[in-house]
Amino acid sequence: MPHTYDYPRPALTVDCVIFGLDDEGLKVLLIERGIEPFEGQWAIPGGFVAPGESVDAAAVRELQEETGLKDIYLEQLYTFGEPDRDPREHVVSVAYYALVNLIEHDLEASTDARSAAWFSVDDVPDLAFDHNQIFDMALTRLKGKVRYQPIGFELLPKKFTLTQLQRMYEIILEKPLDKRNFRKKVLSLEILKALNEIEKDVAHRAARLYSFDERAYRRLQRKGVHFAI
Amino acid sequence: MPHTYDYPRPALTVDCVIFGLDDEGLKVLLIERGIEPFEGQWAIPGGFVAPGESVDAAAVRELQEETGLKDIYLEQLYTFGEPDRDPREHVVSVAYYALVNLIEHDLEASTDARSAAWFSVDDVPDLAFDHNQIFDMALTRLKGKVRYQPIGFELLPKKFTLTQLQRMYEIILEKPLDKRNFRKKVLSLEILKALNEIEKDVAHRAARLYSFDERAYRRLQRKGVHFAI
DNA sequence: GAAAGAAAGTGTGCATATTACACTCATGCC
DNA sequence: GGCATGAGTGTAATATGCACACTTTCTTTC
Repeated sequence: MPHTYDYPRPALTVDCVIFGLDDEGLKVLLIERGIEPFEGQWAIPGGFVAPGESVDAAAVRELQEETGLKDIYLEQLYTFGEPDRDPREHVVSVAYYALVNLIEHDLEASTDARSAAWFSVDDVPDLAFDHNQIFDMALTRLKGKVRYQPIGFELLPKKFTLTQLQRMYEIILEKPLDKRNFRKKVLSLEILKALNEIEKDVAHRAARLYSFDERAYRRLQRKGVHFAI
Repeated sequence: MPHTYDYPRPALTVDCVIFGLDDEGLKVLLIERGIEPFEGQWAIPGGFVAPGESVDAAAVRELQEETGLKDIYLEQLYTFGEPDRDPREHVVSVAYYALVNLIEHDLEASTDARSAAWFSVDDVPDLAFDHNQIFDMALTRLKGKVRYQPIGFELLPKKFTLTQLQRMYEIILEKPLDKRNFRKKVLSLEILKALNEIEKDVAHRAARLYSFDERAYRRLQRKGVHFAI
Protein backbone atom coordinates (compact mmCIF):
# COMPACT_ATOMS: atom_id res chain seq x y z
CA MET A 1 0.00 0.00 0.00
CA PRO A 2 1.90 3.06 -1.24
CA HIS A 3 1.99 6.37 0.63
CA THR A 4 2.52 9.69 -1.01
CA TYR A 5 3.82 13.01 0.31
CA ASP A 6 4.35 16.43 -1.28
CA TYR A 7 8.05 16.46 -0.37
CA PRO A 8 10.48 13.58 -0.03
CA ARG A 9 11.44 12.57 3.50
CA PRO A 10 14.04 10.28 5.05
CA ALA A 11 12.86 7.08 6.69
CA LEU A 12 12.93 6.95 10.48
CA THR A 13 14.01 4.03 12.66
CA VAL A 14 14.84 3.33 16.27
CA ASP A 15 17.69 1.21 17.63
CA CYS A 16 18.06 -0.12 21.17
CA VAL A 17 21.39 -0.83 22.84
CA ILE A 18 20.54 -3.13 25.75
CA PHE A 19 23.15 -3.78 28.42
CA GLY A 20 22.98 -6.68 30.83
CA LEU A 21 25.19 -7.99 33.58
CA ASP A 22 26.04 -11.51 34.66
CA ASP A 23 28.89 -13.24 36.49
CA GLU A 24 31.16 -12.87 33.51
CA GLY A 25 30.74 -9.15 33.02
CA LEU A 26 28.86 -6.56 31.03
CA LYS A 27 26.91 -7.82 28.03
CA VAL A 28 25.08 -6.28 25.12
CA LEU A 29 22.07 -7.72 23.34
CA LEU A 30 22.41 -8.24 19.58
CA ILE A 31 20.19 -9.81 16.94
CA GLU A 32 21.11 -11.69 13.83
CA ARG A 33 19.40 -9.99 10.92
CA GLY A 34 16.89 -12.15 9.06
CA ILE A 35 16.41 -9.85 6.07
CA GLU A 36 18.46 -7.74 3.71
CA PRO A 37 20.46 -5.57 3.93
CA PHE A 38 23.14 -7.16 6.09
CA GLU A 39 21.15 -10.42 6.26
CA GLY A 40 22.84 -12.86 8.61
CA GLN A 41 24.97 -10.14 10.22
CA TRP A 42 24.67 -9.08 13.85
CA ALA A 43 23.01 -5.78 14.64
CA ILE A 44 21.43 -3.75 17.40
CA PRO A 45 17.70 -4.49 17.64
CA GLY A 46 15.46 -1.85 16.13
CA GLY A 47 13.12 -1.01 13.30
CA PHE A 48 10.92 1.52 11.60
CA VAL A 49 8.80 4.11 13.34
CA ALA A 50 5.17 4.09 12.28
CA PRO A 51 3.41 7.46 11.93
CA GLY A 52 1.13 8.15 14.88
CA GLU A 53 3.36 6.14 17.18
CA SER A 54 5.70 8.09 19.44
CA VAL A 55 9.36 7.40 18.80
CA ASP A 56 9.79 6.20 22.39
CA ALA A 57 6.92 3.77 21.91
CA ALA A 58 8.42 2.51 18.67
CA ALA A 59 11.65 1.69 20.48
CA VAL A 60 9.80 -0.28 23.14
CA ARG A 61 7.73 -2.11 20.52
CA GLU A 62 10.66 -3.01 18.29
CA LEU A 63 12.67 -4.25 21.24
CA GLN A 64 9.88 -6.58 22.25
CA GLU A 65 9.21 -7.75 18.69
CA GLU A 66 12.81 -8.62 18.01
CA THR A 67 13.98 -9.92 21.36
CA GLY A 68 10.94 -10.59 23.55
CA LEU A 69 12.10 -8.07 26.19
CA LYS A 70 9.36 -5.95 27.71
CA ASP A 71 8.85 -3.46 30.52
CA ILE A 72 12.26 -1.95 29.88
CA TYR A 73 12.97 1.70 30.61
CA LEU A 74 14.75 3.01 27.53
CA GLU A 75 16.69 6.24 27.63
CA GLN A 76 17.36 8.20 24.47
CA LEU A 77 21.00 8.17 23.41
CA TYR A 78 21.47 10.10 20.19
CA THR A 79 20.03 10.46 16.71
CA PHE A 80 22.16 9.27 13.82
CA GLY A 81 21.36 11.05 10.62
CA GLU A 82 24.10 10.62 8.05
CA PRO A 83 22.53 9.95 4.63
CA ASP A 84 24.79 6.98 3.82
CA ARG A 85 24.38 4.99 7.01
CA ASP A 86 21.87 2.69 5.28
CA PRO A 87 22.71 1.44 1.78
CA ARG A 88 19.06 1.49 0.66
CA GLU A 89 18.20 5.12 1.22
CA HIS A 90 18.50 7.90 3.78
CA VAL A 91 17.40 6.37 7.09
CA VAL A 92 17.64 8.43 10.25
CA SER A 93 17.80 6.42 13.45
CA VAL A 94 16.99 7.47 17.00
CA ALA A 95 19.12 5.32 19.30
CA TYR A 96 18.13 4.33 22.84
CA TYR A 97 19.89 2.43 25.55
CA ALA A 98 18.90 0.55 28.67
CA LEU A 99 20.19 -1.68 31.42
CA VAL A 100 18.44 -4.91 32.26
CA ASN A 101 18.88 -7.66 34.72
CA LEU A 102 20.01 -10.56 32.59
CA ILE A 103 18.51 -13.19 34.83
CA GLU A 104 15.02 -11.74 34.95
CA HIS A 105 14.56 -11.50 31.21
CA ASP A 106 14.22 -14.28 28.68
CA LEU A 107 15.12 -13.78 25.08
CA GLU A 108 13.08 -14.91 22.11
CA ALA A 109 13.93 -13.85 18.60
CA SER A 110 11.10 -13.11 16.23
CA THR A 111 10.19 -10.51 13.55
CA ASP A 112 13.00 -9.86 11.12
CA ALA A 113 15.50 -11.45 13.49
CA ARG A 114 16.88 -14.98 13.23
CA SER A 115 18.15 -15.00 16.77
CA ALA A 116 19.02 -12.77 19.69
CA ALA A 117 22.03 -13.25 21.95
CA TRP A 118 24.13 -11.57 24.61
CA PHE A 119 27.69 -10.59 23.68
CA SER A 120 30.43 -9.47 26.01
CA VAL A 121 30.98 -5.75 25.44
CA ASP A 122 34.68 -6.52 24.92
CA ASP A 123 33.86 -8.91 22.14
CA VAL A 124 31.30 -7.24 19.90
CA PRO A 125 31.53 -8.40 16.26
CA ASP A 126 31.32 -6.24 13.13
CA LEU A 127 27.78 -4.99 13.13
CA ALA A 128 25.38 -3.96 10.38
CA PHE A 129 25.01 -0.30 9.34
CA ASP A 130 26.80 2.13 11.69
CA HIS A 131 25.81 0.04 14.68
CA ASN A 132 29.35 -0.26 16.01
CA GLN A 133 29.41 3.51 16.30
CA ILE A 134 26.05 3.52 18.08
CA PHE A 135 27.23 0.81 20.45
CA ASP A 136 30.44 2.71 21.23
CA MET A 137 28.53 5.84 22.06
CA ALA A 138 26.13 3.91 24.30
CA LEU A 139 28.98 2.31 26.21
CA THR A 140 30.71 5.65 26.67
CA ARG A 141 27.49 7.23 27.85
CA LEU A 142 26.84 4.38 30.26
CA LYS A 143 30.29 4.71 31.79
CA GLY A 144 29.95 8.45 32.10
CA LYS A 145 26.46 8.36 33.54
CA VAL A 146 26.94 5.58 36.02
CA ARG A 147 29.41 7.70 37.97
CA TYR A 148 27.00 10.43 38.91
CA GLN A 149 23.57 8.90 38.57
CA PRO A 150 22.38 5.83 40.38
CA ILE A 151 21.45 3.98 37.27
CA GLY A 152 22.65 0.44 37.28
CA PHE A 153 20.33 -0.75 40.01
CA GLU A 154 18.34 -2.18 37.13
CA LEU A 155 21.18 -4.58 36.55
CA LEU A 156 20.88 -6.19 39.96
CA PRO A 157 18.19 -8.29 41.62
CA LYS A 158 15.72 -6.31 43.75
CA LYS A 159 17.58 -7.33 46.89
CA PHE A 160 21.33 -7.21 46.64
CA THR A 161 24.41 -7.10 48.80
CA LEU A 162 26.85 -4.22 48.87
CA THR A 163 29.48 -6.48 47.41
CA GLN A 164 27.26 -7.25 44.41
CA LEU A 165 26.67 -3.55 43.94
CA GLN A 166 30.37 -2.82 44.15
CA ARG A 167 31.16 -5.60 41.67
CA MET A 168 28.68 -4.08 39.23
CA TYR A 169 30.37 -0.70 39.41
CA GLU A 170 33.77 -2.30 39.01
CA ILE A 171 32.63 -4.12 35.89
CA ILE A 172 31.08 -1.07 34.27
CA LEU A 173 33.89 1.30 35.20
CA GLU A 174 36.54 -1.32 34.50
CA LYS A 175 38.51 -0.53 37.63
CA PRO A 176 38.70 -1.89 41.16
CA LEU A 177 37.11 0.11 43.98
CA ASP A 178 38.04 0.20 47.63
CA LYS A 179 35.55 -1.74 49.74
CA ARG A 180 35.47 0.59 52.72
CA ASN A 181 35.34 3.78 50.70
CA PHE A 182 32.69 2.36 48.42
CA ARG A 183 30.44 1.41 51.32
CA LYS A 184 30.94 4.74 53.05
CA LYS A 185 30.08 6.59 49.88
CA VAL A 186 27.09 4.60 48.76
CA LEU A 187 25.53 4.50 52.23
CA SER A 188 26.06 8.22 52.74
CA LEU A 189 23.87 8.89 49.69
CA GLU A 190 20.95 7.43 51.67
CA ILE A 191 19.29 5.89 48.68
CA LEU A 192 19.62 2.31 49.88
CA LYS A 193 17.20 0.64 52.26
CA ALA A 194 18.91 -1.83 54.58
CA LEU A 195 16.65 -4.88 54.80
CA ASN A 196 16.29 -7.19 57.77
CA GLU A 197 17.38 -10.02 55.57
CA ILE A 198 20.62 -11.70 54.72
CA GLU A 199 21.92 -13.80 51.87
CA LYS A 200 21.15 -17.50 51.87
CA ASP A 201 23.14 -20.54 50.82
CA VAL A 202 26.57 -19.00 50.75
CA ALA A 203 29.67 -20.76 52.04
CA HIS A 204 30.70 -17.90 54.27
CA ARG A 205 29.20 -15.25 56.49
CA ALA A 206 25.96 -14.09 54.87
CA ALA A 207 25.85 -10.45 53.86
CA ARG A 208 23.03 -8.03 54.63
CA LEU A 209 20.64 -7.37 51.75
CA TYR A 210 19.73 -3.90 50.54
CA SER A 211 17.19 -2.50 48.14
CA PHE A 212 17.21 0.69 46.12
CA ASP A 213 15.01 3.33 47.74
CA GLU A 214 13.58 5.06 44.71
CA ARG A 215 11.50 7.49 46.76
CA ALA A 216 14.53 8.69 48.70
CA TYR A 217 16.40 9.04 45.44
CA ARG A 218 13.70 11.16 43.83
CA ARG A 219 13.43 13.30 46.95
CA LEU A 220 17.12 14.09 46.78
CA GLN A 221 17.01 14.62 43.03
CA ARG A 222 14.31 17.25 43.45
CA LYS A 223 16.56 19.07 45.88
CA GLY A 224 19.27 19.12 43.21
CA VAL A 225 21.68 17.04 45.26
CA HIS A 226 24.58 15.69 43.28
CA PHE A 227 25.68 12.11 43.31
CA ALA A 228 28.98 10.52 42.55
CA ILE A 229 30.17 7.01 43.10
CA MET B 1 6.09 16.92 -7.03
CA PRO B 2 4.72 13.98 -5.02
CA HIS B 3 6.89 11.27 -3.48
CA THR B 4 5.71 7.78 -2.81
CA TYR B 5 6.93 5.13 -0.37
CA ASP B 6 5.82 1.55 0.36
CA TYR B 7 5.16 2.34 4.02
CA PRO B 8 4.03 5.57 5.64
CA ARG B 9 6.67 7.52 7.55
CA PRO B 10 6.66 10.50 9.90
CA ALA B 11 8.12 13.77 8.65
CA LEU B 12 11.48 14.83 10.06
CA THR B 13 12.53 18.32 11.13
CA VAL B 14 15.34 20.00 13.02
CA ASP B 15 15.06 22.79 15.59
CA CYS B 16 17.89 24.97 16.89
CA VAL B 17 17.92 26.58 20.33
CA ILE B 18 20.49 29.37 20.08
CA PHE B 19 21.73 31.04 23.25
CA GLY B 20 23.48 34.39 23.30
CA LEU B 21 24.81 36.67 25.98
CA ASP B 22 24.84 40.42 26.34
CA ASP B 23 25.02 42.95 29.16
CA GLU B 24 21.49 42.19 30.21
CA GLY B 25 21.84 38.45 30.53
CA LEU B 26 21.29 35.21 28.70
CA LYS B 27 19.18 35.39 25.54
CA VAL B 28 17.58 32.92 23.20
CA LEU B 29 16.97 33.41 19.49
CA LEU B 30 13.38 33.04 18.30
CA ILE B 31 11.65 33.57 14.97
CA GLU B 32 8.17 34.76 14.24
CA ARG B 33 6.51 32.17 12.04
CA GLY B 34 5.53 33.41 8.59
CA ILE B 35 3.40 30.42 7.62
CA GLU B 36 0.78 28.12 9.10
CA PRO B 37 0.54 26.42 11.48
CA PHE B 38 1.12 28.89 14.32
CA GLU B 39 1.55 31.74 11.81
CA GLY B 40 2.60 34.91 13.63
CA GLN B 41 3.62 33.01 16.76
CA TRP B 42 7.17 32.82 18.06
CA ALA B 43 9.10 29.60 17.63
CA ILE B 44 12.53 28.07 17.70
CA PRO B 45 14.15 28.26 14.24
CA GLY B 46 14.12 25.01 12.30
CA GLY B 47 12.67 23.16 9.35
CA PHE B 48 12.42 19.97 7.36
CA VAL B 49 15.27 17.58 6.70
CA ALA B 50 15.76 16.77 3.03
CA PRO B 51 16.69 13.18 2.13
CA GLY B 52 20.39 12.86 1.31
CA GLU B 53 21.23 15.70 3.69
CA SER B 54 22.63 14.75 7.08
CA VAL B 55 20.47 15.83 9.97
CA ASP B 56 23.33 17.93 11.36
CA ALA B 57 23.68 19.69 8.02
CA ALA B 58 19.94 20.35 7.90
CA ALA B 59 20.14 22.07 11.28
CA VAL B 60 22.97 24.33 10.10
CA ARG B 61 21.15 25.12 6.86
CA GLU B 62 17.81 25.89 8.49
CA LEU B 63 19.46 28.11 11.06
CA GLN B 64 21.11 30.15 8.37
CA GLU B 65 18.00 30.31 6.20
CA GLU B 66 15.79 31.53 9.00
CA THR B 67 18.12 33.78 10.96
CA GLY B 68 21.22 34.46 8.85
CA LEU B 69 23.53 32.89 11.45
CA LYS B 70 26.34 30.80 10.04
CA ASP B 71 29.49 29.00 11.19
CA ILE B 72 27.76 27.96 14.39
CA TYR B 73 28.73 24.77 16.16
CA LEU B 74 25.46 23.00 16.94
CA GLU B 75 25.27 20.24 19.49
CA GLN B 76 22.49 17.70 19.40
CA LEU B 77 20.08 18.03 22.30
CA TYR B 78 17.28 15.49 22.01
CA THR B 79 14.78 14.08 19.55
CA PHE B 80 11.12 14.86 20.14
CA GLY B 81 8.84 12.26 18.68
CA GLU B 82 5.34 12.50 20.11
CA PRO B 83 2.79 12.06 17.32
CA ASP B 84 0.67 15.07 18.34
CA ARG B 85 3.40 17.66 18.65
CA ASP B 86 2.51 19.08 15.21
CA PRO B 87 -1.19 19.55 14.40
CA ARG B 88 -0.72 18.66 10.71
CA GLU B 89 0.71 15.19 11.01
CA HIS B 90 3.33 13.20 12.89
CA VAL B 91 6.52 15.28 12.72
CA VAL B 92 9.61 14.11 14.57
CA SER B 93 12.10 16.82 15.41
CA VAL B 94 15.79 16.54 16.21
CA ALA B 95 16.65 19.48 18.43
CA TYR B 96 20.08 21.14 18.60
CA TYR B 97 21.50 23.88 20.74
CA ALA B 98 24.38 26.30 20.49
CA LEU B 99 25.95 29.30 22.13
CA VAL B 100 26.89 32.34 20.13
CA ASN B 101 28.44 35.67 20.79
CA LEU B 102 25.60 38.09 20.34
CA ILE B 103 27.76 40.94 19.17
CA GLU B 104 29.55 39.06 16.43
CA HIS B 105 26.44 37.82 14.69
CA ASP B 106 23.87 39.80 12.79
CA LEU B 107 20.35 38.56 12.41
CA GLU B 108 18.34 38.59 9.24
CA ALA B 109 15.01 36.86 8.98
CA SER B 110 14.18 35.14 5.73
CA THR B 111 12.53 31.85 4.59
CA ASP B 112 9.31 31.10 6.39
CA ALA B 113 10.16 33.61 9.14
CA ARG B 114 8.80 37.14 9.44
CA SER B 115 11.48 38.19 11.86
CA ALA B 116 14.10 36.89 14.23
CA ALA B 117 14.85 38.36 17.64
CA TRP B 118 16.64 37.72 20.90
CA PHE B 119 14.53 37.09 24.01
CA SER B 120 15.69 36.99 27.58
CA VAL B 121 15.54 33.38 28.78
CA ASP B 122 13.44 34.55 31.71
CA ASP B 123 10.92 36.05 29.39
CA VAL B 124 10.21 33.53 26.67
CA PRO B 125 6.66 33.80 25.28
CA ASP B 126 4.28 30.95 24.48
CA LEU B 127 5.93 29.21 21.57
CA ALA B 128 4.59 27.19 18.65
CA PHE B 129 4.39 23.38 18.81
CA ASP B 130 6.18 21.88 21.85
CA HIS B 131 8.94 24.46 21.55
CA ASN B 132 8.66 25.62 25.16
CA GLN B 133 9.49 22.09 26.19
CA ILE B 134 12.45 22.00 23.82
CA PHE B 135 13.68 25.33 25.11
CA ASP B 136 13.39 24.21 28.74
CA MET B 137 15.42 21.11 28.04
CA ALA B 138 18.08 23.13 26.24
CA LEU B 139 18.40 25.56 29.15
CA THR B 140 18.65 22.73 31.66
CA ARG B 141 21.28 21.02 29.55
CA LEU B 142 23.23 24.24 29.19
CA LYS B 143 23.26 24.81 32.95
CA GLY B 144 24.31 21.26 33.61
CA LYS B 145 27.00 21.19 30.98
CA VAL B 146 28.59 24.53 31.66
CA ARG B 147 29.75 23.36 35.08
CA TYR B 148 32.04 20.64 33.85
CA GLN B 149 32.81 21.54 30.25
CA PRO B 150 34.36 24.77 29.12
CA ILE B 151 31.56 25.59 26.77
CA GLY B 152 30.49 29.13 27.07
CA PHE B 153 33.65 30.63 25.67
CA GLU B 154 31.63 30.93 22.47
CA LEU B 155 29.48 33.46 24.26
CA LEU B 156 32.35 35.86 24.83
CA PRO B 157 34.50 37.91 22.49
CA LYS B 158 37.77 36.23 21.46
CA LYS B 159 39.63 38.32 24.00
CA PHE B 160 37.94 38.69 27.34
CA THR B 161 38.69 39.61 30.93
CA LEU B 162 38.35 37.23 33.84
CA THR B 163 35.56 39.38 35.18
CA GLN B 164 33.61 39.00 31.95
CA LEU B 165 34.12 35.26 32.12
CA GLN B 166 32.97 35.18 35.71
CA ARG B 167 29.92 37.26 34.90
CA MET B 168 29.00 34.81 32.15
CA TYR B 169 29.13 31.89 34.55
CA GLU B 170 27.12 33.81 37.09
CA ILE B 171 24.45 34.57 34.53
CA ILE B 172 24.16 31.01 33.27
CA LEU B 173 24.33 29.39 36.69
CA GLU B 174 22.16 32.11 38.26
CA LYS B 175 24.32 32.41 41.34
CA PRO B 176 27.18 34.66 42.45
CA LEU B 177 30.71 33.28 42.46
CA ASP B 178 33.64 34.35 44.60
CA LYS B 179 36.15 36.39 42.61
CA ARG B 180 39.32 34.95 44.12
CA ASN B 181 38.14 31.37 44.06
CA PHE B 182 36.87 31.70 40.53
CA ARG B 183 40.19 33.03 39.27
CA LYS B 184 42.17 30.40 41.09
CA LYS B 185 40.00 27.68 39.65
CA VAL B 186 39.81 28.84 36.09
CA LEU B 187 43.52 29.62 35.86
CA SER B 188 44.46 26.28 37.38
CA LEU B 189 42.71 24.53 34.50
CA GLU B 190 45.36 25.99 32.21
CA ILE B 191 43.05 26.43 29.28
CA LEU B 192 43.33 30.21 29.16
CA LYS B 193 46.10 32.09 27.41
CA ALA B 194 47.04 35.30 29.18
CA LEU B 195 47.54 37.93 26.50
CA ASN B 196 49.92 40.88 26.66
CA GLU B 197 46.97 43.14 26.23
CA ILE B 198 44.62 45.00 28.46
CA GLU B 199 41.14 46.41 28.16
CA LYS B 200 40.74 49.83 26.59
CA ASP B 201 38.47 52.77 27.34
CA VAL B 202 37.35 51.78 30.78
CA ALA B 203 36.98 54.25 33.61
CA HIS B 204 39.11 52.26 36.02
CA ARG B 205 42.18 50.09 36.04
CA ALA B 206 42.20 48.10 32.80
CA ALA B 207 42.01 44.33 33.20
CA ARG B 208 44.26 41.84 31.48
CA LEU B 209 42.76 40.11 28.47
CA TYR B 210 42.71 36.34 28.04
CA SER B 211 41.81 33.99 25.21
CA PHE B 212 40.58 30.42 25.29
CA ASP B 213 43.42 28.01 24.48
CA GLU B 214 41.57 25.37 22.51
CA ARG B 215 44.69 23.27 21.92
CA ALA B 216 45.45 23.08 25.62
CA TYR B 217 41.85 22.18 26.26
CA ARG B 218 41.86 19.36 23.73
CA ARG B 219 45.16 18.06 25.08
CA LEU B 220 43.69 17.80 28.56
CA GLN B 221 40.47 16.31 27.25
CA ARG B 222 42.39 13.51 25.56
CA LYS B 223 44.02 12.73 28.89
CA GLY B 224 40.55 12.37 30.41
CA VAL B 225 41.06 15.24 32.85
CA HIS B 226 37.87 16.42 34.49
CA PHE B 227 36.80 20.02 34.66
CA ALA B 228 34.49 21.80 36.98
CA ILE B 229 33.87 25.47 37.46
C1' DG C 1 34.11 -30.44 67.05
C1' DA C 2 38.39 -28.30 65.53
C1' DA C 3 40.63 -26.15 61.92
C1' DA C 4 40.67 -23.93 57.58
C1' DG C 5 38.53 -21.19 54.10
C1' DA C 6 35.78 -17.35 52.49
C1' DA C 7 33.82 -13.18 52.45
C1' DA C 8 31.53 -9.54 55.71
C1' DG C 9 32.19 -5.70 58.13
C1' DT C 10 34.61 -1.75 60.14
C1' DG C 11 38.05 3.36 61.27
C1' DT C 12 41.88 6.40 60.86
C1' DG C 13 45.25 9.51 59.04
C1' DC C 14 47.03 12.10 55.16
C1' DA C 15 46.46 14.71 51.01
C1' DT C 16 43.76 17.44 48.26
C1' DA C 17 39.96 20.43 47.11
C1' DT C 18 36.53 23.75 48.42
C1' DT C 19 34.94 27.66 50.69
C1' DA C 20 34.82 31.99 53.16
C1' DC C 21 36.66 36.25 53.57
C1' DA C 22 39.00 42.01 52.91
C1' DC C 23 42.26 44.94 51.56
C1' DT C 24 45.54 47.55 48.36
C1' DC C 25 46.47 49.08 43.70
C1' DA C 26 45.81 51.26 39.18
C1' DT C 27 43.31 54.20 36.31
C1' DG C 28 40.06 57.70 34.64
C1' DC C 29 37.12 61.43 35.67
C1' DC C 30 35.78 65.65 37.66
C1' DG D 1 44.06 66.04 44.14
C1' DG D 2 40.49 63.41 45.50
C1' DC D 3 37.02 60.24 44.42
C1' DA D 4 34.88 56.35 42.09
C1' DT D 5 35.43 51.95 40.00
C1' DG D 6 36.83 47.67 39.39
C1' DA D 7 41.60 44.78 39.21
C1' DG D 8 44.26 41.95 41.54
C1' DT D 9 45.88 39.08 45.37
C1' DG D 10 46.56 35.05 50.05
C1' DT D 11 45.37 32.46 54.00
C1' DA D 12 42.97 29.67 57.25
C1' DA D 13 39.11 26.46 58.21
C1' DT D 14 36.55 22.83 56.53
C1' DA D 15 35.13 19.06 53.76
C1' DT D 16 36.13 15.50 50.67
C1' DG D 17 38.82 11.85 48.64
C1' DC D 18 41.92 8.14 49.12
C1' DA D 19 45.00 4.63 50.91
C1' DC D 20 45.28 0.99 53.87
C1' DA D 21 44.58 -4.17 57.39
C1' DC D 22 42.47 -6.61 60.74
C1' DT D 23 38.59 -9.04 63.23
C1' DT D 24 34.19 -11.40 62.90
C1' DT D 25 30.96 -14.68 61.23
C1' DC D 26 29.59 -18.62 59.02
C1' DT D 27 30.36 -22.95 56.27
C1' DT D 28 32.81 -26.82 54.99
C1' DT D 29 35.87 -30.45 55.65
C1' DC D 30 38.37 -33.83 58.11
